[in-house]
Amino acid sequence: MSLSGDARSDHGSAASAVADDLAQLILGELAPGQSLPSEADLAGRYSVSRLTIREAVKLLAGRGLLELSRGRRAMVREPDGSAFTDFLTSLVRTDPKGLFDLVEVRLSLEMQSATMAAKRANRAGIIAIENALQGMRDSVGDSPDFADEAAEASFHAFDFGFHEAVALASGNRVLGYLFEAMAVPLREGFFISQRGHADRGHTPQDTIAAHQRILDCIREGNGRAAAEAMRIHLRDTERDIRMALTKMAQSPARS
Amino acid sequence: MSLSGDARSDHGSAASAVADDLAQLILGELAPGQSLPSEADLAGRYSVSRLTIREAVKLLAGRGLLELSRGRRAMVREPDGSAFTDFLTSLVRTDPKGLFDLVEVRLSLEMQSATMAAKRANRAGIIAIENALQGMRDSVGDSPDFADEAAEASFHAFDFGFHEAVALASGNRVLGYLFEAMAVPLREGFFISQRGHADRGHTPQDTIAAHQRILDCIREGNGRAAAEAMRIHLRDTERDIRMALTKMAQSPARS
DNA sequence: AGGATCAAAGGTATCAGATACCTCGGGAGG
DNA sequence: CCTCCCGAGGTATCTGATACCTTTGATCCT
Repeated sequence: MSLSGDARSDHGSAASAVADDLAQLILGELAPGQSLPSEADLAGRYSVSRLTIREAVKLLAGRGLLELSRGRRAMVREPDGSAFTDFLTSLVRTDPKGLFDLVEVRLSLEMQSATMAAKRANRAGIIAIENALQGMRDSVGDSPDFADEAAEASFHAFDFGFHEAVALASGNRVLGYLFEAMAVPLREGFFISQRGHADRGHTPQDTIAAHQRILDCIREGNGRAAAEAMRIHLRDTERDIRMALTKMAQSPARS
Repeated sequence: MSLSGDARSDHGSAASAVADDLAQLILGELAPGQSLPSEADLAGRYSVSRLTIREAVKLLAGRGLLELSRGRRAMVREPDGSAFTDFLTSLVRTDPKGLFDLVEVRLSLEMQSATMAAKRANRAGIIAIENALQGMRDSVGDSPDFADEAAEASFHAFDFGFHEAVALASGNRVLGYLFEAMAVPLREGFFISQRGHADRGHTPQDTIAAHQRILDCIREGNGRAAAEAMRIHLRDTERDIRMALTKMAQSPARS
């Protein structure tokens, strides 16, 4: 068990100590939107130079706890999913298996999102999902091919937006933010998968139909079916990624 | 869709720009364990003062990408789950519903862990789980009550270790690190739940039995049963948390 | 009076130079 | 061959100063 509790302190340096102390204050007492005392003020309180305070503040900004802007005091920021992105990005880029680990977890979380969205989505949530789906339709039209690259990019953006809308409609903030954290790393996976997709003869209409099924189940409030529809859809995606990667391993076309 | 892609840049300050650039370098080319050039060197390359470099480095250290230690160069660090902890902590503390959102996601992830552990756990993974369970047994003995506070703390630590071991045995690094990220915030929940637990007449032996069932299913390789055993166990926990919170709302005993 | 303009105050961002202290490797001494 | 010590390289922090941004309130014009 290597769970070090709370101490993120690198090595007991003054800056780290101040940062830890401020983190407690921020997480415990300050609400997002409030601002910290001025650097000079803090320097006085902790009996260190302004420089040390600045470094502590930068440390916290890196953790996503503070938002800095020139000429104004540091503002407490509501942490969000982006904090986890670095880890996932690093994982996907360094560990060959990493992408599949991520996809596996994503499957689980998106099924959960679908289930909860079916149970709890309100009118606005449903509409957001519908809009995303409509956006996918508008991007591609009736043709099995994309008109141009812009249309294809738009299609993917709406596809992504669909999944995001489902996560948000679940009403579970952790799900929403986890999804956000996975966004960038998954985009790399998405990009790869789309190539495999085309190879297997899937059309954008197939993808749209899969999303439509998910939406229908959510609208009906059938959580179990929604999860299943999501599972089928994502399993397809996963298989495509696998195929694309295998193919890439055979004929490496590195940039 | 507010997914800003990659730009974490606060406001185009020099330090942020350097940090972003270094982040690309770290995530793209440097392996964990390697070290950055010296501050003076970097200051030269980017044509900024050493201070600016220091602030950029602190920013990255806050993101968990670098490990700093006095007298040595900054070392590239493998990001881990701790990056997500701040968000969850903030959520649990500020949003009354946050804890339940977290518990809900945790249920999903731990069921996934159990499933995967049943399918893929190797010998070492199983042993780690067994050890945690044995630790729970040793902490409490045959009595329905704990000998002292230390015994109780030890019991909880092993309980926690059990779940961690299952997550690790899943072989999915994302699951492992997500679990790690949830550790501290969940501990708060754990703490609360334990009070409800006692109220409902659950004994430590009940808890041990629940864990034993999970372990058995994993050992048998029965993923579905393992997930179900995990679900039952965690649902109990969740219910206890709910009860404890309701009770607390009625007679607030704040410190 | 009401609104636009501008200057000062308060802040942050960055620079330069200097000191304290830590780490590591190599060489002197045993 | 091992140990101890020292110097080189590095980071941590301090002081003092400058540049530039934001906010605000006083001033001035209409």
